[in-house]
Amino acid sequence: MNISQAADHSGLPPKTIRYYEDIGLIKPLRDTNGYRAFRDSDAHKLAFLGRARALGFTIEDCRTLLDLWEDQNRASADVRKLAKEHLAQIEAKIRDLETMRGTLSHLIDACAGDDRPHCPILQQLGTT
Amino acid sequence: MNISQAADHSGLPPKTIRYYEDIGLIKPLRDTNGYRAFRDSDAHKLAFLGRARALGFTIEDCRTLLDLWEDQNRASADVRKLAKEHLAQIEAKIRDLETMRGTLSHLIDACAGDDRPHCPILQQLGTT
DNA sequence: GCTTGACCTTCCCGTGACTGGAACGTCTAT
DNA sequence: ATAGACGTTCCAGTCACGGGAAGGTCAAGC
Repeated sequence: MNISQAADHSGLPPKTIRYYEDIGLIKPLRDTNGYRAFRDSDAHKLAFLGRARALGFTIEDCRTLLDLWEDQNRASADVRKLAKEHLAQIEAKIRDLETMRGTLSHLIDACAGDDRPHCPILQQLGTT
Repeated sequence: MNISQAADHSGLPPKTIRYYEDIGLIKPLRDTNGYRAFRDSDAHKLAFLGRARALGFTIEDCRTLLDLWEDQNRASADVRKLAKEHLAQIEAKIRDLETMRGTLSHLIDACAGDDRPHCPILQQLGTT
């Protein structure tokens, strides 16, 4: 399987796949012409990585998850712990964004948005 | 006012302040010894920038906002438009994160988290 | 056999918004 | 005089890629 087929199969761009090889997440074989030769197992790993990334796991988390995935003797507690920590970070991020949303939407509501210069948004930002 | 005083006044680290000068957001004067000399107006700008950044505006948005802040003839519509676009991005980000949170928390609930290898989280990530 | 165009390769630079650290100059108090 | 707390510049690293250049390879059609 060439890189474009691995890309189609996994949904990841070729650039990303090369990057994942660079950082050692996958180790595809090489044909005599120098082209990468992806096995089914490589393609599966790429798809796994794509889904883990879509859930917001960092690359380093993905590396750990991949190791756990391949370890038949893993404890599910290790996976769950990683996922819980990640979930906590997501929730913290959501809270941050919701705070911003609250402040911003208040300010937007208070702003006339016409051709006059008076603006509660700038006023708030400039309040010493 | 030296940089550490400007930092105390604005809540921004000295490194960040130097960076803001680098990219032309502020233009403090210089003493004969080469030290930056911050006027009150510089400190006000820094505080403005700190608050705008805390609301998640990008640096380029901040540059625009700063220009509008200083423009006595601005139209509040311009500010409001920028803020609304930013709010839309925040809301999109929140939706993304909430989707992740939903999937993740389901998987975490389904995972026993004990010393056995069976794990719905890895199962889901590996589902072809 | 030759060309065309679609692949593939490596390599380097840029992104955003800083942060860390090195190497060095300056000021203030003792 | 010296200590140490400031200040300065410059360079490199972060994170997870994406863009693009320069060049090699392959398959199809003429």
